[in-house]
Amino acid sequence: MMSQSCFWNKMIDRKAFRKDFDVMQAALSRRGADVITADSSWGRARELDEQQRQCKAETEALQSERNRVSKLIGQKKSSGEDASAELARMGEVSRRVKALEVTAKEAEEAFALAMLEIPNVPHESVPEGDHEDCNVEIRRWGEPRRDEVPAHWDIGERLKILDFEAGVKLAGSRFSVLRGMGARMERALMQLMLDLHVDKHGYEEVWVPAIANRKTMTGTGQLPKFAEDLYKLEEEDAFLIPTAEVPVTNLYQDDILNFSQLPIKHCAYTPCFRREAGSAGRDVRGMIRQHQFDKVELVHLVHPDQALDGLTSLLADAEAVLQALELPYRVVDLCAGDLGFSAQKTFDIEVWLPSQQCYREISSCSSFGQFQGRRAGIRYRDADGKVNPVATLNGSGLAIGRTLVAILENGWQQDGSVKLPKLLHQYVGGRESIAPPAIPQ
RNA sequence: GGAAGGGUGGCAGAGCGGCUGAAUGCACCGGUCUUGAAAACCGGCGAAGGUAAAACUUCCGUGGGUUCAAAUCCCACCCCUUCCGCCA
Repeated sequence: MMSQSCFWNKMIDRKAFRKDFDVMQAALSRRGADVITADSSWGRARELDEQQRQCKAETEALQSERNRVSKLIGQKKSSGEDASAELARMGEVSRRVKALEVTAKEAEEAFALAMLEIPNVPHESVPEGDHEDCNVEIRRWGEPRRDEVPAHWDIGERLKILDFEAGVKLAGSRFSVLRGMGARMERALMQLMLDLHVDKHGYEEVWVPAIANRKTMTGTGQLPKFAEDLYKLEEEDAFLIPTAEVPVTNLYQDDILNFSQLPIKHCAYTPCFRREAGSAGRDVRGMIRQHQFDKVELVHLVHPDQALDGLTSLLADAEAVLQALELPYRVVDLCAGDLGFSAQKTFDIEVWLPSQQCYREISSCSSFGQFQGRRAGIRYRDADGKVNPVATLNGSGLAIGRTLVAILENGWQQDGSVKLPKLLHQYVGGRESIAPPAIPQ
């Protein structure tokens, strides 16, 4: 099922792992002290690397002998000579090779597994810090409203466009149902965002499966470490995707692209599924944190030298959506301790939610450096013929449910209606606002 | 789901159990020729590990087996194609 190619893919360049161990360890430790302890994957990897190499060297020496003598036997036999001495010896060698091969493979797999569980090395520009409070605000856009605004669940329920009880009845907590203009806005936002990225920002739209197999999930870093966050299919070795990043990036898994094809820019709409295993009690009300939500995702494959420039442009593309929707937001540079497993650097975009009088995450734009390229076998051939892992980037552009929430709260009027951003009008049949139902409940 | 056929390098496509990491064609890179381009001709050209560079090892859908030796034989699984059934 999972091919061997998965096992030579590791988080970092293996040579760098051996040569620059201390430097990398120092960089990794910025994520948190527990990342580099002796019994961490990082700590174990060094030892396993050594074991694995010794074991392999031994195996290869024997394999080499086997290959050589086997050829000799072939030659002797075809010219009618006696080869019984070689045959006897090879019988012995062959048994030893077989035994050693098993150990070598085990050693290799243990090492590869450890490597797959080591997070990406933070970029040097990432702010110091072990907590989200250490994130650095980069800029703000728009004027946040400071008046008192009801929570989106109240606004939405009064307008009869959000139905949380129905979601619970059908599927369970953290599911919801959209009705009427609620459902229509969800659909409209999806289309508005895709149009913007395709027509104005130069993305190629793709449509992809919402289910991904184990290898694909491993390529982008969701597995092996975060299985508990995923919905697993019972009958197959496959999972519901937590983000379009997974299928879209893996579109190119095991490929060798030509450098002239880069950068590749894709946008995609997909539903996203997350078990939210670790977030019990957080955002239990409303649509902020759902097990299923819609998202338009942006993905770049770029030359490694272009990773940070690419991130800047991807971030701008995501911000453009908020600006088009007239929603106040700020951009935050995540500190080392708040970085996701695969990320090398991340900017979060946080939209203003008047009911909470604070900014909440609506997009997360990350550079993964060559981390995913290495894992997923996505490489490019440079002008000089050398093959290297590509750098990958992605970001939400945007999470649609949270966008809907932001529109409801930021557009809320004293009379209970919601004023819609101008650009959205044409996507909802020319409507400019959502009014409460005429019949009182 | 049933039946049959098939999975080989970027693509196409050979391959007798040993001399095949793999013919050939296309594509690609370098050169000759040309004012330039095309054509023609000559040369090079898979990936991963390993090395200062070599040597060397591994990889012909995946996993296991037979054998001194497997792309080549056997078994299981996956995928694709065609036909049938079912179905948005």
